[in-house]
Amino acid sequence: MEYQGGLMESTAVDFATDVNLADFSLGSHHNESTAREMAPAQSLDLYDRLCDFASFGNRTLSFWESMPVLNRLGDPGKEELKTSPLLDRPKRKRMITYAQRQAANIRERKRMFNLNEAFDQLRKKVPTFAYEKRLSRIETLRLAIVYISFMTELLDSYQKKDGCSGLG
DNA sequence: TAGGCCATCTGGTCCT
DNA sequence: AGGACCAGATGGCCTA
Repeated sequence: MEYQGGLMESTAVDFATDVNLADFSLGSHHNESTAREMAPAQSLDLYDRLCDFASFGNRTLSFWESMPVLNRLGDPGKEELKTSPLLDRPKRKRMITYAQRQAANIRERKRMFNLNEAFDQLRKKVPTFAYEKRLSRIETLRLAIVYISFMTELLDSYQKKDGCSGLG
């Protein structure tokens, strides 16, 4: 569990701090030039990175190999798992009936349905782009990360500029 | 046709 | 014991 948590945390940090995504153009309800005018200078770098959404998928193999988080999942990591005390424990063999397996399948389908509903809600919250096809799940997550970073930085810069201490 | 994305099934693990 | 969660495997669909 501790290992898993660390992995997720560092992966999120990598996504949030080193995002360079694929080409896209802003959609109809997000006018690019207007958004640029609205964005303070400090935000333009992040804005450009948002507008650069896509070369993320074009990372070279050496880039991925350079990521320490992923390297931990390589062969040495597997060896660690193989020899971990956790896996040395005798495996519990759970006998399961056909009906139970079917019920589990239905629950899993429902779980994935809920997950996809959440993805759909997230798709509606992030800016839409002139894609012919809808965002995939991974694209949605990556774009949401960049979008949140952009909006956070935008808010910070406005607060600094106006000298206000907060909204509340 | 290869590669990406997704749905589904499945077995293992964790948690209540 | 059983549900939730997760990851691997597999097959279908779509696009370049």
